[in-house]
Amino acid sequence: MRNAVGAKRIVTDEACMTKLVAPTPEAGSKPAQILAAAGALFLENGYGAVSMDAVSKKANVSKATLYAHFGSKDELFRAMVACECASSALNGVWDKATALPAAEGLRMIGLEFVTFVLSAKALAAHRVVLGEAHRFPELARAFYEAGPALTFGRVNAYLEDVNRRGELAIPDIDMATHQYFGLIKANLHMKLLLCLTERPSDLTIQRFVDAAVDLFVKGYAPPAP
Amino acid sequence: MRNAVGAKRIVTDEACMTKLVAPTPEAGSKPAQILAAAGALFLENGYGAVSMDAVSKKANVSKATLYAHFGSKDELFRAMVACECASSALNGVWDKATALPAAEGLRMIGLEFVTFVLSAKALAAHRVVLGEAHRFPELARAFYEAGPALTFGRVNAYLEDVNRRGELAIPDIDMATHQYFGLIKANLHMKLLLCLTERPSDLTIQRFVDAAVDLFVKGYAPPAP
DNA sequence: GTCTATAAATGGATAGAC
DNA sequence: GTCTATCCATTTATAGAC
Repeated sequence: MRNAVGAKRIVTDEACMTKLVAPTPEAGSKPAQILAAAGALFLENGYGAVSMDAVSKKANVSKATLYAHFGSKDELFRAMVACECASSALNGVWDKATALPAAEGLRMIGLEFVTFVLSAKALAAHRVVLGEAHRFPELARAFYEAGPALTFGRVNAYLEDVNRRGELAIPDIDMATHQYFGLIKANLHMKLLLCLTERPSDLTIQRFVDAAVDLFVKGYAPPAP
Repeated sequence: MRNAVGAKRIVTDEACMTKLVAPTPEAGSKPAQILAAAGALFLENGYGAVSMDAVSKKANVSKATLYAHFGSKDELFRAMVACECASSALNGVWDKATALPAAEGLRMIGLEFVTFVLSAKALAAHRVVLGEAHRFPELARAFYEAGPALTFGRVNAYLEDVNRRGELAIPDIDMATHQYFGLIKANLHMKLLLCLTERPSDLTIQRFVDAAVDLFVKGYAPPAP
């Protein structure tokens, strides 16, 4: 049933780990319509509350067509997540950040990161993947690898660099990256995931990023000479 | 359909905000059996993937009995969440922490908090509530109020105290509490929510708490006199 | 490839006996 | 209060015509 014919979007590499392969089909094609509809519906309502009927209607496509392209609801869900993961790379920040003093670089990275992570789309994606993490563990892993893990690695490298330059004195880079992630998201991420508050203003976000960077930089300041 | 007869578990106060009322029925009674079964199933599989049939079977109860006690699947879900929220108060830590120096108090609070938050049950609860936050926004709010919000308030009060004593110099208590939450959970919480790793050992947890407190205390250390 | 129509199963919820 | 048996809507998935 799973991985039916034509389901090339999930592949398994030698390490036996599912990965998300760039799935975006030509714009305007039926698969694209379907994925768009599935994205909207799944992200809005979650896996269980969305029927294939609803997807086919929203995509202006018959159910038979839907099943011709995606062999099952599972597969459609996986493809949709893969599709939504495409835009999470935070491209372009890293080079610019490297040229700046640590505090400024961290501020820039943080602002970019938190703006993305608190966006409606990213929040919805987190919600739906988290909600189904038990039943789709490989998907959850693939989601993490395709998004947060990349950023984690980049921040890690950045901190290593800053450390080498002597701007900060970080004994455990990996731990510091963990902390930076936590600090940047603070409690805002969870509150927004729970739909407890509207998306904060840009000013508020800036305040949180500034506070996070201040604390981080002060906490990891090299000892005075 | 909702809030049918006998559905006293969700009430609405004057401010029009749903709250979770202590719902634990006598142990051994049918409602208790049902709630236990519902808890196990919903927390394991999520809302959509669990049928009332499955709940009734797991509870060794007929579906009619199930519906006699809980008017609908929604209501059962709400009652289950309310029931699972009962044990999240972290009682007892606060008085002890107040008697300690700031770093030690924060360490103790953090250890208790993170141990709870990373427990299998708390993680499962977060997953299922997050997954349905769109469709049950009042439930998500009630969940937050019954758990995280309480802890947030306590930490806030604790930091205010520490600040007044002059042990730390915190310009914005609310922001600092946000940061403490973030630091303590670091990226571990998300990774565990995504089922990406086994529950870390007590030693690992301690390492994260220690690192968080070190950074926090150093970052908010009062200026040298 | 795409559609209409339908099969087959499962789900939430209820009726009526005890 | 509890059970057995059942109704009816919805859902996933497919068959067969164009």
